[in-house]
Amino acid sequence: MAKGSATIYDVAEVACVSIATVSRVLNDSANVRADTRDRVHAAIKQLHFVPSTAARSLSGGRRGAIGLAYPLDEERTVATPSREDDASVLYTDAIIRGASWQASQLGYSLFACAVRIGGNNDAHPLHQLSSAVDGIILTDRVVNNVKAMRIAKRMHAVHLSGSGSSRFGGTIRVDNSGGISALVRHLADVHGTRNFGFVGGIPDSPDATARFDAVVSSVTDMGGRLDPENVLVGDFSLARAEAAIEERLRHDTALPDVFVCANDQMALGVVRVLRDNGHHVPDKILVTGFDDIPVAGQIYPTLTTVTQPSFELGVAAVNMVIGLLDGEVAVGAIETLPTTLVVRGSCGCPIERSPR
Amino acid sequence: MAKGSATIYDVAEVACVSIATVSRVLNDSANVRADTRDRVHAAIKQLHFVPSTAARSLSGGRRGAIGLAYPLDEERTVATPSREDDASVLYTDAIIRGASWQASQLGYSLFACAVRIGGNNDAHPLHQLSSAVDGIILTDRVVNNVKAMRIAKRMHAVHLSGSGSSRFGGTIRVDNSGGISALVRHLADVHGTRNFGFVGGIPDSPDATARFDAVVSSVTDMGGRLDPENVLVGDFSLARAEAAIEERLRHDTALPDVFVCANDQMALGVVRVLRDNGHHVPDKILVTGFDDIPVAGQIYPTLTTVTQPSFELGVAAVNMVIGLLDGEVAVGAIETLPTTLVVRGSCGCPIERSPR
DNA sequence: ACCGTCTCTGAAAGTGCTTACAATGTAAGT
DNA sequence: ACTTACATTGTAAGCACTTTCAGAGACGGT
Repeated sequence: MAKGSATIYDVAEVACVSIATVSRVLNDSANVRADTRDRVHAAIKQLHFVPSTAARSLSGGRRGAIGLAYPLDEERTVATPSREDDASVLYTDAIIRGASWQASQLGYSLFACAVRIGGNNDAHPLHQLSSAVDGIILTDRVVNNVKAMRIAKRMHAVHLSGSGSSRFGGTIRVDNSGGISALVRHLADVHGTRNFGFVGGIPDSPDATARFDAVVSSVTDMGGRLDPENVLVGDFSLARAEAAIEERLRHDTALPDVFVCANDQMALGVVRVLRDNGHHVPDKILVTGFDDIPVAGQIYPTLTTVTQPSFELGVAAVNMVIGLLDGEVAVGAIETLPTTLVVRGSCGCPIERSPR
Repeated sequence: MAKGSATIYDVAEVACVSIATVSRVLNDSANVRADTRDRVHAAIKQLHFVPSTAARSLSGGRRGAIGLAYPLDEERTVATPSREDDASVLYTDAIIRGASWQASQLGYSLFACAVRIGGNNDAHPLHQLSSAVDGIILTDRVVNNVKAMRIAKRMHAVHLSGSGSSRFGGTIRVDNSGGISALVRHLADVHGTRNFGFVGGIPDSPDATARFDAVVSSVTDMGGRLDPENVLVGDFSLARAEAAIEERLRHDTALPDVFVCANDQMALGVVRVLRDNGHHVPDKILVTGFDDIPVAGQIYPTLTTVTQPSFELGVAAVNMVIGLLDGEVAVGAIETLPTTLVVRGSCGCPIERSPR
């Protein structure tokens, strides 16, 4: 805390009780006589006493706060909705909002902290954060950080991650697989697609791998093809996806019926490059995205994609951390949030309403 | 912290020194022999030792973290860029990004915490936050919170606020006045405007009052009129602004030449209502906004407005808190960040490029 | 060889809180 | 009146660090 704020001793003195009793009142433990409690409360109010979180947490009590670590963008990135690349920023912000909101509902505070993840630096902020809170939420890419794992092992943590699970805490994930399989089924059933292509995301992102795996199994299940030459490697960025598809076009082997992309930004790039090369979407080839970023419904063709419940992800994560804390949720728990298929123009479905 | 992590005692034992020496190494104080330091560092690495922030802060050391409190939206608000009302959300997020980024650059962690502000609740999160950090940044509306002020009095704090200043810490503000006066001057010089109107924001927002004051003085300075009947009361929301302008239109007194609005959302509402009632913007009457939200350049008519450097606001705030901490910035310091006039169509200037 | 001066290191006293354990007071049972 | 059980309160020992103060070597000067 800071300068000369009142301590538990001051309160005890004013209320004419011992510090132990003040502490009991603070943690509203039972077994404090009503009038004593009142006296203590009066003293607390009079002195504007606020218990020191530091001291409280040192002595093993709860801090009443939970942390949320998300990756820090190295560049000075701000969510400018007009820029497609900002989608992930918006996504993270939405999770934070959800978590803050739910934490507040439950009487907890939520500290959101950006963590620089690449490389071997000491993950300093993660330590800071973890020692200031009762439990911690790690978003997708933070999960793969070694230091993060060490911390997760030591305290209640929930991972927001597309795949895998934690033996040390809980995991919340979105149903990447369900979304993808609904998408693949739609393509197959409605548009008769058999020959699939895929544009993947950063390999170290659990979401990226989960989506790839889902495409593989969905396509296999329905007896379709996913030829290796049509599996492109992206990094979730528009630019990288454009490069990948351009590279692919250089080989004049037949293109697949559809390119399923691991996110919307990449889908935008793929659509653009395909069209520039005479492959009109959706007339000649189909393209789908994932995430349903704001512009997805505003471009031509409108993008068929899958929505994630980002706000709810934050809410669920907070619920799980607190559940873990209270022992009501078992370690290793996994919760999957549903995704929703959003059918629009880029898969060949008729476009209902033109973008404004 | 958590379960059985290593303590300073463990390190001391492994390194065969006293805990005092370990502490010295940790805070890289001078006067530790090189080989001793190395031994301690080795032990630290070996044990994966991380000093407990709680203990460290209890005993008066720095926590290496700074806090940022922003208002919690009561509703489940997420920044959906398509919704104009989300602008303030985006704005806050941009500040947080800036602050996180700068904190990281300077080796600090930034904890962002949403605080429910209305009413008499105990501002619990603010206490949590303040005792977990070395200094704190309070955004606009949080500043007016009584509890927030109490905390600000007790620790290094910087206020992000349009007006006023803190006797207890630093203040960073954007140049509302400069932006407004550039705007008024433009209207007067280029468009010959003399008769002004104004649509204000929430009275308890320092930014809102600063903008109003600026309009009053700018208009007075250039010898224009600002009749009381043309000063409307809004609350920064589109809906409220529409109601206010509708109410105004019921009186059939002559409208002003322009309605300067305290933010963009309100300007959008005002434009809409005016047009629906046959007052075409900018042919019959002009309208201007403030903030330059994303859609401002995408609607018809494109909105003339003023940009705030939100990311830089976060950066500056962090710099100031740390300056305060290091004693390099004097208490009571004020820094003003520039705003920029963005001239577009709604003030009657020719629209260069049509919205996409 | 002796003294003064540094440099390095350790012992110990906080820092504000929680909690196990002990002590007191109170009410009920005999 | 005297236990006995129980509700309430106090005492004191941590919790993991920082920091002051003092002691112990080391080293050059005489």
